[in-house]
Amino acid sequence: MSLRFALLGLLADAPGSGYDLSRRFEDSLQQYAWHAKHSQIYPELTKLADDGLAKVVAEGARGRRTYAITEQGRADLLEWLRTPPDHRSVRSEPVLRMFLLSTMPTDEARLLLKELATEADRELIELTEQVRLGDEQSGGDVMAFGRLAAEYGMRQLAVARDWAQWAIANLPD
Amino acid sequence: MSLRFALLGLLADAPGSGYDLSRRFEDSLQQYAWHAKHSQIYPELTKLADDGLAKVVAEGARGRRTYAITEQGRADLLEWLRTPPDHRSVRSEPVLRMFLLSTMPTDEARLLLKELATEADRELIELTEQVRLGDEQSGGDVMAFGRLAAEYGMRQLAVARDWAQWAIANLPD
DNA sequence: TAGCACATGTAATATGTTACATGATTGA
DNA sequence: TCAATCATGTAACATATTACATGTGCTA
Repeated sequence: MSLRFALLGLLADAPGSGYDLSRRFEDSLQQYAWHAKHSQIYPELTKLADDGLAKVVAEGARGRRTYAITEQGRADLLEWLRTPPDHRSVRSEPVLRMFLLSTMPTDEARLLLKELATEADRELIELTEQVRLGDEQSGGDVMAFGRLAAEYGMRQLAVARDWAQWAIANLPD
Repeated sequence: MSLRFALLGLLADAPGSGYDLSRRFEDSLQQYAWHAKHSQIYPELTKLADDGLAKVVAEGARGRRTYAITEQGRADLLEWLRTPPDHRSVRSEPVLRMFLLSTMPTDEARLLLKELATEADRELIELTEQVRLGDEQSGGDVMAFGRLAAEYGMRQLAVARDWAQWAIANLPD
């Protein structure tokens, strides 16, 4: 069901076509929260419309159909957010790789950790700049879509970098 | 393929039956990295054995079969860890929910953020104690299975808590 | 006028979940 | 002897990926 609510969430922020949502998925949710290909997004939008949670509000060139969230869609999304999940559904290949680092020879683990630290730092710098630009536009509103998540992303990247450096420093010789 | 390598990783640490691995999955990988039910684990173990990456090393009461990783299994696992992933495969419902917080009324978001902060703090205390106990037993070896990941988990929990508190403090009135 | 980004879909396959199904051993 | 935990599996269904398939509009 998460894909459904991810899409409703994006539509709650602004209407968009399958193509738009596919792009917005990549730009916002992809890195830390959820991902989906267009081949999953298009059928799900059709279902959303069938269920009355979204509707086509415009048709444009090249068969483009812009969807908007309906009142019912907003209600369902809110309801879902209000209901505490009974389990923690997480699948993260990067974190799985971190876990399995201890099955590697120490030297190789150290190498991977170094790459990880460098990469996290690079991404942190990039995201920080993006956030700065966004804050300028929104006047620093933390309830702007994606702003809370971006803050979380920055803090996560800092953790990834610092953790990797800690690990390198504490590896046996 | 991640499930396969998650299982190989657990087996690289110690042999175990499907039942064992199911438990070890819950105890270690579940929270931050990966999860799988027994209905997925048993068939995958059979495939692992068919492919020569694991083998049955003991049979016990109640049809219990203990699997161990083979040389080929270790080689495949190492090979996988060495190959940098070309995409970031992450699916996290908790983070998705954080993302969608900005589609809620501020008051409700504030409430959820408070619960989140409290829960993260509670879990952090619990995990910290577990890590302390583990360190006592292992003599503080960071390459002990799960130790790097536990450190990452602690830091992540601290981030979740601090981020939620930051969000609460910066929410518009 | 060629190449790129836009734009949508389906089919085959792989992965993951829920429900069904069965039975043994252990400890209170 | 009863309940919990141990122990393994399959079937039906849901979700997600990869490959196939088609065509438009813009701009250099």
